[in-house]
Amino acid sequence: VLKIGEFSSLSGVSPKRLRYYDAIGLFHPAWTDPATGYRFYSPAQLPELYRILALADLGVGLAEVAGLVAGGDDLTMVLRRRRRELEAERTALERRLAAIHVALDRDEHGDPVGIVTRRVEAQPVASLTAAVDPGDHLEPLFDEIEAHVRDHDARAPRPPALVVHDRTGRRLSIEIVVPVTRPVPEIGRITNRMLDACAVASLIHRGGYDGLDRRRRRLRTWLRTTGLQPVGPLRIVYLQFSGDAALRLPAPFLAGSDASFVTELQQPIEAVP
Amino acid sequence: VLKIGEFSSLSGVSPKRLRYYDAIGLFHPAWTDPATGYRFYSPAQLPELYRILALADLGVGLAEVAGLVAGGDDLTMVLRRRRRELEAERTALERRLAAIHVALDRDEHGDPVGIVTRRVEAQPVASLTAAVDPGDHLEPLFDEIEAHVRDHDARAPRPPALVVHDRTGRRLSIEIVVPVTRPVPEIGRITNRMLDACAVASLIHRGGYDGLDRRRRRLRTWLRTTGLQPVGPLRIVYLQFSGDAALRLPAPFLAGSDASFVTELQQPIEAVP
DNA sequence: TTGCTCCTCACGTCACGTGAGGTGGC
DNA sequence: TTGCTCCTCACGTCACGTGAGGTGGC
Repeated sequence: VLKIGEFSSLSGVSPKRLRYYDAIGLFHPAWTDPATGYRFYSPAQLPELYRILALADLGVGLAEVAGLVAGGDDLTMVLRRRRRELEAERTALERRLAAIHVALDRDEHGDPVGIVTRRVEAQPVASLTAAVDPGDHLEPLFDEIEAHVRDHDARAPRPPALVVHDRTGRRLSIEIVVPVTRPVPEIGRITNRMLDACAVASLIHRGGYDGLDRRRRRLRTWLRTTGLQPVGPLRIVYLQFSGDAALRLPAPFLAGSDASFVTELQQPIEAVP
Repeated sequence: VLKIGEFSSLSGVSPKRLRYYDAIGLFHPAWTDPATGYRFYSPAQLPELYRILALADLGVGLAEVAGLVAGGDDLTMVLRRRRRELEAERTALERRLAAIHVALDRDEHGDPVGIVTRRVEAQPVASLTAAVDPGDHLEPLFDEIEAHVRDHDARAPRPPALVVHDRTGRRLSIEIVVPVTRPVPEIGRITNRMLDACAVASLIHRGGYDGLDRRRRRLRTWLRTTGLQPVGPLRIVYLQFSGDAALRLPAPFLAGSDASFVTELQQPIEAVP
């Protein structure tokens, strides 16, 4: 007995929304004039409408709301699920706020934003493990394993990486990993293994390697602020680097000078995305 | 020098997403083969891509990200705005969680969900103010003002309401408001006024008036839990009620028996939506 | 008759994901 | 040659809001 406009201002729901709810079968007028198509509503329908609105306000999807008002679904279960979803959203939201906090802080120091979480895939690699002193040159180790992989024609066109294992006393246990298309013979310190898939927080560094330590500290700060837990050794991925031409390294990853080096720090974390 | 699939697994960004970023002009391949349409990327592009991803992860819109990477916009300002938006989202999210908490609690008591926040419009009314004792019958007061409005042919087809003003000692200061199309002569306790537009928390009650007190308490609990502040006197709106036919009340709001009465409790609150 | 309200399409939103149907490169 | 990858449309998502163009009722 009320036209759509009257019922709209009575209920605070726009006519468009009322028509939409009618169209999807969620909430129909008390009567529709078949001649004109005019919709007529009664104030007695308000309890039903408000129940729908209350659920929609909680962010329950309209399809689910329909299931509830039809009486088939269990309200308690739907609300519990919705609560879990909202709690997950809250966690993500807090993380974003923390990340913005760090970014604003860094931004004022002139540093650009650039830390990202993502998944990395598993990949087969040849691996060379060694204990080194801080400051040691790692180039001979890279050359050793790259030459071995080259000699067995197994180089996969992916970037090499350094995995920083534990620190034993003053010495560092490190591992150089080189992507391969198939296993290579295991001789000396060289073995084959699978580099696991995992979620990582990733920061990209451009330029020479002297800046890397600062970036590592930055990544640690970021993890602490966003509350993400590290779960494995840091991986340093060489995306643009230089090496002896005789090693026949995959061309896409070679750069001319220090200034154009690109290095990615990947800190494995508990799964996020 | 990397095909889209290789660059995709290197960066963790899906090929679809890379093509999309290319299409909207946000991030282009280093080179596109005009003959085949194949896209080719370089690892040297990763810093740029990660900057984009980091901003997108914060929920910054891609149009805005484009403005930032182009260098035109100010990162600090964008991040500050984004923080404000996220803080608003957090407030809304906490409110929803609180509302779910109440709903689950009530649900287990067998009560359905149904509290909603919305805006109500301003409307001209005739108003009758009186001080009453709790338990007094208000019907004579309704009849008095409805008869006056009827006599001056000014009744608007909207529901009447009771505004519950302060409690002075044991007595209640109440106001009966009747929607009008134009002012009526002011005699005795009857005046004309505008009922203000405001945001309200609204609960709908179905059935006789004995259940109303419980609903009022429920509404108060809900407000406390969700952290919304009341800012004015409660309005009790009579959506389905009964009255003497001689009053010529607007038909859509009349109901037969107590069981089909519908009453809305509107508690004005600080603006939300 | 003039406004005002109502009606039904059709399109846009946001950042992609999901096929469909077809081609290029080893 | 066979797979595998790449390509370009076209459509779906979610809950409506925003017009466009036209009609009904006082």
